[in-house]
Amino acid sequence: MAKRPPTIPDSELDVLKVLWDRGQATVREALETLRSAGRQWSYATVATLLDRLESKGLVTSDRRELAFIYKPVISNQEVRQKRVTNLVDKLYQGEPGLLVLHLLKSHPLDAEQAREVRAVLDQMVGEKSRKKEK
Amino acid sequence: MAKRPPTIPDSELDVLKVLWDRGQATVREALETLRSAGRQWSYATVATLLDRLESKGLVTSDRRELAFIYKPVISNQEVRQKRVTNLVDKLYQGEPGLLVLHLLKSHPLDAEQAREVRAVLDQMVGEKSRKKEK
DNA sequence: CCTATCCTAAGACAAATGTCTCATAACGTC
DNA sequence: GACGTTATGAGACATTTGTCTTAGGATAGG
Repeated sequence: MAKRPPTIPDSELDVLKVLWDRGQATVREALETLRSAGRQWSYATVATLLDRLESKGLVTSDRRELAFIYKPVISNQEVRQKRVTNLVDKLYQGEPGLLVLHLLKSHPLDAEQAREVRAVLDQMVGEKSRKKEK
Repeated sequence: MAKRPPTIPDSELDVLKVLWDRGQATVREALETLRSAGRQWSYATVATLLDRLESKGLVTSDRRELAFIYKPVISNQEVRQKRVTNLVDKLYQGEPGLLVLHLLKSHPLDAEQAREVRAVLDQMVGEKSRKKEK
């Protein structure tokens, strides 16, 4: 029985996001933030989630005075990376292009972002045609 | 206690994909397909997954002769849509542009796809500046 | 009719997820 | 030094996910 690799469930992700936003937080601080963001959790729930994140090695805790202070170990970027890759693999036959196309069609960008995207595209093609002249 | 809305776990998604690919399948057919795709499941596992998909209303079954024939009710498109929206909301502040940018940087497209993307972009901007002249 | 097959039904069972309750330790204040 | 506040620890408990076992019905050949 292969043990399942650790995942980040939605609830834990919400907590993790708080840590990303503030850099670090105690259980109570995280709770406050989550409360004002609409999450109706009890103190214990947040504590449990932080605990689980820690056992997965995604955050560290450091006891300062009264309470534990939690900090993220994994970055927003890393999580994004994993999720996106997973999505592309599972639903877009590993073809990131399909996802990009889909995104553009179903979630239109504003002009500013369109410009940025174009810029990145240009650069990409440029590199390719210049065959890494460096 | 608000009952959680039904989700589609990974294992069920794999089965659903088989239905999308072949249009329909019996348990055994799905099993075969999954086997050749590397999944080492028992017959019962596949049966359970199809059963769960059915109770979630995502597939229907229709008894023909010997076995049940399962067909997808939800489309690939719908699932993609949900997943993408969720991803954008959860990890990209609801900004699809951020995800597009990220995708282009981390998963480069080939020239062909780059062209397509550019076309879609052009059309998007075009519509905007022309103010739906139609 | 008997047996080998294939099918479904029913449910088992461990791990993960979503949430919480309660006991208990430490702190600050009168 | 007893009291209320806040923190942690331990674990409860229902649901979902991942996967399988086993019993029993229908079917196909001999």
